[in-house]
Amino acid sequence: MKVRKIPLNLNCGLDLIGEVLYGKWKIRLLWFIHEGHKRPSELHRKIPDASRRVLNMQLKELEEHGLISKIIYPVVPPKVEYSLTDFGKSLVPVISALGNWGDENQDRLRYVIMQASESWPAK
Amino acid sequence: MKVRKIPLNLNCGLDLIGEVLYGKWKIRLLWFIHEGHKRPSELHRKIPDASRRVLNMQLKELEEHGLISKIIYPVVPPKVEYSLTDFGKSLVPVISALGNWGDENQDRLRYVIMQASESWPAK
DNA sequence: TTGCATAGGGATAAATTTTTCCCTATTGCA
DNA sequence: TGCAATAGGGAAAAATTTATCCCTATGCAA
Repeated sequence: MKVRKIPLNLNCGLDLIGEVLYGKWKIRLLWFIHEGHKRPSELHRKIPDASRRVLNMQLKELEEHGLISKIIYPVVPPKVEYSLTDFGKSLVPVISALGNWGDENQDRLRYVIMQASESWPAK
Repeated sequence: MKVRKIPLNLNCGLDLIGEVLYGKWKIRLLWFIHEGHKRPSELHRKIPDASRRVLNMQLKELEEHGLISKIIYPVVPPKVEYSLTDFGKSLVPVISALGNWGDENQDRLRYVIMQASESWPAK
């Protein structure tokens, strides 16, 4: 059972958005859903480095937080589609801002990230 | 020694920005430094829920990633001041966008976060 | 002399997140 | 029959992050 021993910080807007976006794959899930990749298997193919399990868990949290909605089609084999709620859509410009900054500074970011990880002694 | 067993994902802008901003207190550190709280002790007072230790570690990473710079004054008691580099300053509008969305949706966010945590069974 | 403020790091413990492995079920295809 | 695709969850291990505790050092004030 998931019980939090360290209380959440919910003081300001940054804390609050952190709470719903903090998760290794959440922002990318939102982005790919925004781009029209709706089915879990599609999302998994777009994000092959994540385990199926954690994608399911993060999708569930995004749904509980009202950012995405889920439609289950009663067919076999199962078919599920996610889409952004209006609330989730209101986040799209914010995610764009993040992604654009990352794209614009991509060379520099790659460099500093590599540089920093060299100081992690090997083995 | 910090050795990563799961490789980083550095495919797109979102991955890259995630790598430098992912850390429980990093965004808030950047924000408070941007607001002029420069000394480690001030930052710790602004973020009392974080341990001193982890603030130091995250400040160090922000510095290694070139987002902040550090000046050590050779005085006793020690004095250290952080400030945003130009690279870090270029992130300010992005962090604003995050914080503003959080502020604008603060009531709703508080509600959904509480709602979701109720489904974590007690005990 | 004791205590506080300053800054920071090592070692270890705890908490949290993510991965891995294995299971359910059904239809269609070779 | 055996395997793939579909969606998803339990249990446990592994990885990672964060917290806790204790230590260094100096000058100032009560």
